Amino acid sequence: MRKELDKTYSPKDFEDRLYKYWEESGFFKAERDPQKKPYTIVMPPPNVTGQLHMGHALDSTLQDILIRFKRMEGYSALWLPGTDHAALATEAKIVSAMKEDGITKYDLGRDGFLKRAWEWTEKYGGRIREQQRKMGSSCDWSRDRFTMDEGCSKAVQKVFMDLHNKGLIYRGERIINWCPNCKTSISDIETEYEEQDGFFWHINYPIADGLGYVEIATTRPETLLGDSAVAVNPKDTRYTNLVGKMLKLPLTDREIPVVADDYVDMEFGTGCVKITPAHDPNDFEVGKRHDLPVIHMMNDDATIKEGIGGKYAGMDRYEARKAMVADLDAQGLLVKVEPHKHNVGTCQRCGTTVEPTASLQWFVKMKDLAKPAIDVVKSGELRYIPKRFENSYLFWMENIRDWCISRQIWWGHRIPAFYCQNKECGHTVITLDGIDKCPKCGAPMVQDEDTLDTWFSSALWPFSTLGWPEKTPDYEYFYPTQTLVTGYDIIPFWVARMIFSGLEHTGQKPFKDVLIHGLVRDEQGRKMSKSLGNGVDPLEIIEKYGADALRLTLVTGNAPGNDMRWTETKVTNSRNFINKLWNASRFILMNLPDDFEKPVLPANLPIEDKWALSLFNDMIKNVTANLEAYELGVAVQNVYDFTWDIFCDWYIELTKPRIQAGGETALAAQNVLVYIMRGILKTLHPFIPFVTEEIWQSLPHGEQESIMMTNWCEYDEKLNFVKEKEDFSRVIDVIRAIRVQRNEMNVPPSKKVTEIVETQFAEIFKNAEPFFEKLAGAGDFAVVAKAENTDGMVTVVTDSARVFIPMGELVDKEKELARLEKEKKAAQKDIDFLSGKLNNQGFLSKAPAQQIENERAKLAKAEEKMKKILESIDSLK
RNA sequence: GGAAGUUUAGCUCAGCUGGGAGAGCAUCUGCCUUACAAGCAGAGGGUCAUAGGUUCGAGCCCUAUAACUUCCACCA
Repeated sequence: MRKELDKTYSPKDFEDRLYKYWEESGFFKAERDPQKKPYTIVMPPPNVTGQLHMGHALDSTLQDILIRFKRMEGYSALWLPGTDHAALATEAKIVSAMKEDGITKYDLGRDGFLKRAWEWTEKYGGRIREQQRKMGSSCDWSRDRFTMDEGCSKAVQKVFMDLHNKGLIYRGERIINWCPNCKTSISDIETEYEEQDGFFWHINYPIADGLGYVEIATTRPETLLGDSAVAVNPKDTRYTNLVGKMLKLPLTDREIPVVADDYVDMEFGTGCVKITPAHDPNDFEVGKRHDLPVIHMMNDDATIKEGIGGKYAGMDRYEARKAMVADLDAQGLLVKVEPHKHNVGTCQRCGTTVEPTASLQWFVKMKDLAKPAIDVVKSGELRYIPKRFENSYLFWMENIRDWCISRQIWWGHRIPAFYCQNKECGHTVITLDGIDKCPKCGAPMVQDEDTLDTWFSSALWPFSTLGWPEKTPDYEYFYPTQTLVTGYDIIPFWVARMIFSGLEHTGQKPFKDVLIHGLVRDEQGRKMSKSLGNGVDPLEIIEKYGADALRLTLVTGNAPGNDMRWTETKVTNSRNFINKLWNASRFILMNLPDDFEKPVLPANLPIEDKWALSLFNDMIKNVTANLEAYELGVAVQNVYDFTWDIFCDWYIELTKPRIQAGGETALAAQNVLVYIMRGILKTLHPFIPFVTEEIWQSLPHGEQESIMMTNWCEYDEKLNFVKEKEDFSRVIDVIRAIRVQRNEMNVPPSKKVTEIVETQFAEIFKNAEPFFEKLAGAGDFAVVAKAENTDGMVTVVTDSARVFIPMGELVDKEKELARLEKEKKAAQKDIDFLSGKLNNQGFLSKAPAQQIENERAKLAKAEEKMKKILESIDSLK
């Protein structure tokens, strides 16, 4: 006995149950099957303590569609899930939670803090995995990874070692972006610039050995305390005589030289620039060229340093700025203050204005690493979908700067560098095994306090998760991966770094295709964000409409790389479609004989079956091609249109009279219904896995128990019935035309009328009588070669037929004539257009033959229709 | 300053290598027709941002312009 479908579609009743069934059956687990080709996607790891948001939902949906599709196509499909330790984000969360208890991380110390961090990770780490399950994600949980698990950590250490041995990692003093709130360096791309209203303070620096001043302009007057020179352009004749002289640095007792450097733009400001090597990247370079001292004038928290700052010591940078400007003004050294808009770097994580600071950090030398990563994209071996993202990727890679990888936080992979504590010796050892004593001088060694940038470990994700650096069977079989799916916002952070890392460490590109998607925005097109509070929770949507509706919404009408707006009506629309599918299935099931085992197409199928099967077959072809081309939105539209417009609105309706009639024609219809429904379910399964599985288990399909383990439908040339497709579309055209006419004349659907079809396709229309009765409201129905006595009848014209409908007093001869004249005009327009084209020598000589053939066929139809219209007009006159 | 994207029906968006403009929602008309009112049958609605160009033919290719969006760089 078959399981019955509930009367109403209620996803809550089965989604969780089916996920459990799949998972427990081991269907997500990818086997290393030498008979199969591997297809691998590594999931972009969400933050381990994060929660599922719409971005994840979109990301997961796209990946799951590809994985389920490929699995059904016969690949050994591995979708490898995992989470990221998200160093800075997680540490910040933990620190702020601790703050509520009144403790700082320094109270706990490094070990105590890490213990707490691991507890935190264990407590919240499972959450996002459960949420992924709610989405229906068919990832292989047995291979679940974490960027800080043993294997990934090993890979990180190994990579650090290797890069260091190759001379690609170095430690040096550079200007980095310092976040005074997070108290760590951050990389260039973690710095976001925002335009702020500020001021230009013009300040006079007195010349030491004489009268007069040098006027400089600055947006950060407090950095004056760190000045080691004033620079002018060597070509600037205004200042030639000043170069080499000393200036009195205001508010201090220091003197600084005037130096000449090309960096100074003569046109800008006064042409004199204060040089603060410790707090500005350009000044740092100038300082190096002129061997200027690097004077740090700020502490970690952006307060002014003791010893340097004099009376300003201990003040916050902005407080000090205020005080110093006031003092300069009092001393008559402040020339003027101009309002000035400028871009200020802020910390991506906390929004604090970053302080550029010279600091001793670890860097990855990028130039040599970038080269092969550029080539692999330029040569087309690795492609972005859509292609336009290659531009920004290449631009970024070609202008890449060294990557600052050390972070002054504790949660992360600690840098395996050990420093000799004997200042005279100062030996550095990079080792994975730890070391106590300096091999050179025997003094104690201490490990670097810093950890690595989170992205340093995520850069290895496609191979570290598969066992690298060991040559594990998984690594051998599943690497390199095929497709990476992610948002355009992390191309520089992550995708780029995976590409050069893969090439450098494994000698292979980590994936073949990068499918880029956009952002899910709110109804007004704004980014969904916590601060705006405009985020939509995917879990709430699942609760309300089901995961299938959510998934369908996220993939429908969405082109690769484009942002989409979220509206709830889109979800109801998706839900409505699923409901349609549900009800179509119910219809089929309730009309099947109890002993129906599986669909078998009979040898002699009626025309409408061949018509439907042909269109179904076309649909399969299109969907498959679109999925292969990553046009997931177009693909799902293909199934949607076929399912609703062709299958439900036409084919199911066409089978109703046959099913009622019973016998052989009913049996054929039942087989075709199940056959096509089986294909629709399979085709839709990657998009809406739950409902397709639920229906599948009720349908007598004759295949595997679970739809996710069945074979994908293939285009079948035997089902391409060209003639029947064409012929039956004539019937449909005529039925449509009758409906239009009835609607215009306000004839209620329940009213049956006589329909006399005059046609040159008698054979086709004779067999269609039941359809006219059911779908076009025909009471009496006749097919004739030549209609007679048509007075008082309304005429409906298509290129295949004239249909006469006696409407008695409802028929107004004048109106009828006017209507037909209008149709004549429309038909004439068609004919003019088409014949114009076909009389165009250029078109005839240059257009493809198939195109010309199509236009000829269209013209023939248009002319046939015109002939019929004219006949009707004549008989009315 | 550099680059990219967008501009198509009232709204949100599709439109594959150029061959007579599509969907959903909204609007209007008529329907509880034995799978579905979360539905059915219809209708109206577009100089495809603007101006040129290439082509037998342009929403699609090229050039310029405008508006909006985003990314990158950042001059003290």
